[in-house]
Amino acid sequence: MNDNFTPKQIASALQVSESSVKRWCDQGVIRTDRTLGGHRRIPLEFLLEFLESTNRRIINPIAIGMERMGTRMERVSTNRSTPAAMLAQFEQSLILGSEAECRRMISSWYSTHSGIASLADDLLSPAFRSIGQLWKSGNTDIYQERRGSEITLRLILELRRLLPEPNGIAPLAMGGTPSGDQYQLPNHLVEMVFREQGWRTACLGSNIPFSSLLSAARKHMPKIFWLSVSHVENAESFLLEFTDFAKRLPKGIALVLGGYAMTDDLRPKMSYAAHCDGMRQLAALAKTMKTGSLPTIP
Amino acid sequence: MNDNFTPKQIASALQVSESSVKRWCDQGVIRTDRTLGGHRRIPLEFLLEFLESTNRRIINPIAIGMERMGTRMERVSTNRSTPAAMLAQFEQSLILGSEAECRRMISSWYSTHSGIASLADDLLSPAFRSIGQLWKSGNTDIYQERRGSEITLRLILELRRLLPEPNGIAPLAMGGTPSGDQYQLPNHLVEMVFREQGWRTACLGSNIPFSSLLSAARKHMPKIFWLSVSHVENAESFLLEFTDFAKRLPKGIALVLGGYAMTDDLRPKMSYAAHCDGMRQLAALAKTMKTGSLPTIP
DNA sequence: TTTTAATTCGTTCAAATCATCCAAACGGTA
DNA sequence: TACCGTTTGGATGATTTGAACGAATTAAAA
Repeated sequence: MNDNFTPKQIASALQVSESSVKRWCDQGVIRTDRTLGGHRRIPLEFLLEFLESTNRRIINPIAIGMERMGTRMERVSTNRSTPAAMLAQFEQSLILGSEAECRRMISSWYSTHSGIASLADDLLSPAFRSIGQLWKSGNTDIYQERRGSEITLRLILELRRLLPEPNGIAPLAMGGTPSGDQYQLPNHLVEMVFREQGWRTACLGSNIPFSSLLSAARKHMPKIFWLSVSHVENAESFLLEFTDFAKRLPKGIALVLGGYAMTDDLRPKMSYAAHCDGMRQLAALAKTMKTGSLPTIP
Repeated sequence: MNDNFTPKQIASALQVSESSVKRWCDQGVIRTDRTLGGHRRIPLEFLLEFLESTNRRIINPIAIGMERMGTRMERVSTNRSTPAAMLAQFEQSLILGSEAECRRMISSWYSTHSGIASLADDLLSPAFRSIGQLWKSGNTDIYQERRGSEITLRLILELRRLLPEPNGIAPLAMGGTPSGDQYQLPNHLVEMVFREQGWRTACLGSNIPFSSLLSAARKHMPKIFWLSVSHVENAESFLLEFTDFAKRLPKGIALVLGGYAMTDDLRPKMSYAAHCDGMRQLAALAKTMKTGSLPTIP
């Protein structure tokens, strides 16, 4: 994923059709390499040439995994920063409530480290953990954390719109967070990881009783049912309800769990098809299970 | 962040002729990119610039931000329906979880009855009330209501992106929902009503303790502080905390209340600058207060 | 290595957009 | 009302764009 792009990628980056890119290549407006079999390959260098000579900018840098680059000047405070520095900066912007700043950083992060999974695992999750710590030590206010969540949710949903619409015949993943859990961000991120891998998704939302989750699963029979559990009010009753839920879940639906509340204490007492320790793991799971069959896990 | 539109789309969104859009592009009133073949392309960013500088708004959001899916397929029931019929249809789509349908109806409603306020008061609010009734009578499941909320939230936020960025010197409105209230939709709608009227806004989110709301207000000194109250756990303690909050709120900040939980029982026991029985009323308030001074209410 | 799924190829063709011109509508003034 | 400068919205043939197709190539699993 470094500096040889296909016409499709270029098309997506410039937000034009693949046909147009191919035509422009053939007209010589975009210099083009060819593979042995005749497929077009455009090195970054040629792309930049093209951008410069036609005074054009990249519309959707996400498509080619690169940061938005003005063809000319005005790269203000360049973010040639280390991931750690970016994380700190993002955290700061969250606390201050600067949506524009946050948008820049999320977009940048998503571009350089491609994929939702890295964004979730390496930027968002650490940032909110850290903010949580700051709050516990009395250095930030609750509203700052909540405002940060709101902002992040909006930006995440902006990103969601950039993901391609799932194919009508793609497998279905469905899920939500059970009763008592109000954290929406992880849930949305889970949904987006599935979407990124080409799944159809149905995000049921937060704070939904197990009974209703079950009824949704039975009605729509997804291939995967996910549970994002960030907070458990009462471990005992949670386990009880969960066990009942898992038992009644129709065979053929893989139950996938994740979330910070799935502690080492809790997990052994539960039965499920898979547990993910992070979005990256979930992404891998989604990828394999999309075509493959159900994993066989005790 | 990145959407490129053709003059035809812009024309449809603005409800003017394509010729006019092209002329404005050529005159420089609308900044314009060009494809290699000379076709005009207008990024969302430029469109928003234009909207702001000419004090226009998007009449028909379906034409731009909200198209996306099924352009050719499923042109089902056309929407030459009465408001009542549309409401029923929207409710049905919400229950079924069809995001595409809901998107169509929301943008259609937004374009015919102009403004967020009508959308909120006349479509969304009745729909969710009705779904709430259905749930109480056991005819729908909780997950359907939640999924509907999720969908609506996403669509509302799509709409939010189409509102021009507020001016840097516009007055600030800030607010959220107090502890125990998880309903986000009304809160976001309130924010958007302010934005539509040209206010700068800071949406603090849901379920925030009064103490933290107060601290946010003190720190940023908004002109208006709104409280969206859709659910009150314990009326007594709510009143207690609210009263304390209202007392400590700095003078010069107008406290505006709204939400279904502000019942006739509760209201007389509270002190505030204004109460809004609906978004339409709030819009009017936002309009007058934007330039005017604080209302004098006991 | 072989097999299999996904992508890209080159081509064709319909639909959309181009620049330009012109008639109709509007607003102000005599 | 009549006149005039300006803005708007169609209509036109030529050009550009985007989507479809089976065949060929690539990339990733087995």
